[in-house]
Amino acid sequence: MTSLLDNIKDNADLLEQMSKVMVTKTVKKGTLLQKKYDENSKVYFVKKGCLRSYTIDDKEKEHIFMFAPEGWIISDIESQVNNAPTELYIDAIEDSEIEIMPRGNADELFFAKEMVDNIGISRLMKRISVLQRRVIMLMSATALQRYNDFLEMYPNIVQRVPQKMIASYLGITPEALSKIRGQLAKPKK
Amino acid sequence: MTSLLDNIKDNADLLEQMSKVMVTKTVKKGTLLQKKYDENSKVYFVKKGCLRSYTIDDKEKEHIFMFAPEGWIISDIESQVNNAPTELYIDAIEDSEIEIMPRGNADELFFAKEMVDNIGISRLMKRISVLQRRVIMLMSATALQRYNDFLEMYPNIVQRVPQKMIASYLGITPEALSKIRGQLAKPKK
DNA sequence: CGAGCGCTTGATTGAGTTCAAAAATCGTGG
DNA sequence: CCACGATTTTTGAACTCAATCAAGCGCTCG
Repeated sequence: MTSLLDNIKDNADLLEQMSKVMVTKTVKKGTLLQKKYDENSKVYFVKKGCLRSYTIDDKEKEHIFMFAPEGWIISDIESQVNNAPTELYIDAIEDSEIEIMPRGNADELFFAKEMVDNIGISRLMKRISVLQRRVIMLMSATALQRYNDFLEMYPNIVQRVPQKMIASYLGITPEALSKIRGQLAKPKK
Repeated sequence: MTSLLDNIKDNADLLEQMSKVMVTKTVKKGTLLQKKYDENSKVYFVKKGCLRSYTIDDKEKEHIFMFAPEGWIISDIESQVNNAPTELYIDAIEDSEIEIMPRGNADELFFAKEMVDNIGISRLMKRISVLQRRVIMLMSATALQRYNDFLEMYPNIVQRVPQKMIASYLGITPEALSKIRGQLAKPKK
């Protein structure tokens, strides 16, 4: 898929409407797209590259909520649902090409029936299923188990992303992840 | 809302179809509705009482994934999405009255357009937003912070549910929760 | 080529677990 | 309605996994 609009190419009306509000943008690695407390929470579709969303806690520590490589949609759904200021930071961790859908339009158009029928429901349900698994993991699994699970689920992301970000996604420190990998490397003796 | 079908009462066709497959049931506290590896994952709407879903890890420890009091829908979405055996146990923690929608029907009917338009999308998005918050909490907050967050989010559930289950939801041991509450009770000195 | 960032490694600390046992509460039958 | 056994909650001590703090190595990119 090269554009989010591919999903609705058989609906000329909606397609035209959407095209009007959708912005395609090329951003360099490190570009901050949205930060906490922003009022205008947006929806981002990644055509190329990789984005991430994350929080920063009171100790200035980052916690990565999700990675979004090609073909993924990323946004702060909590703020969309509650029509509230953003909780999440979103930035590019690679040079990326993205489609941006402004809030408001997201409400009215993105979740328009046709859009939803084509991409909404199944994406939303997949998202829930991923989150379900993640919550269970965070509650019941050790750091090692979570790392192995991540390797299985996202083998392609592992190589693209610095270790400290994977640690951040797993909910552990970079040091802890380094030690785990150290163990895995030499299980001999 | 007294029935899930209230959502589609203006669509006679769908309503009739749904009524045919939907089963209303009264279950006693403690009744197990679905266990891990069950093939026929179902969707439950709670009319009265309270259900919960949970996993049991390799150390026989329960981890509560969610509580579902009156008006809530509970199911193992991961298994629904992937058409896979159940991951979650679901049981009644109070005497309850529920509506059960069999799998398959859930795929075809519950997520039929009309149903979705009325209840699906917004419920799914709310669910995601709750999970988003939960993941962030599990990654960045201490047990105390998570407990306070739970008190705010679900003040009505707290009194209905034994402490050990709240501990299980928070991802800590009953002992730890007891100690936290001990601290909160006497911040005097 | 140097400065800074990312990764590793080690020593110390701490939040929460585990284990155990007592105190409080619940629920069920007489 | 009370009593008694079972379950839940509390409390305490010892332990553990991962966090924190600190120091050193190796890149890379500016």
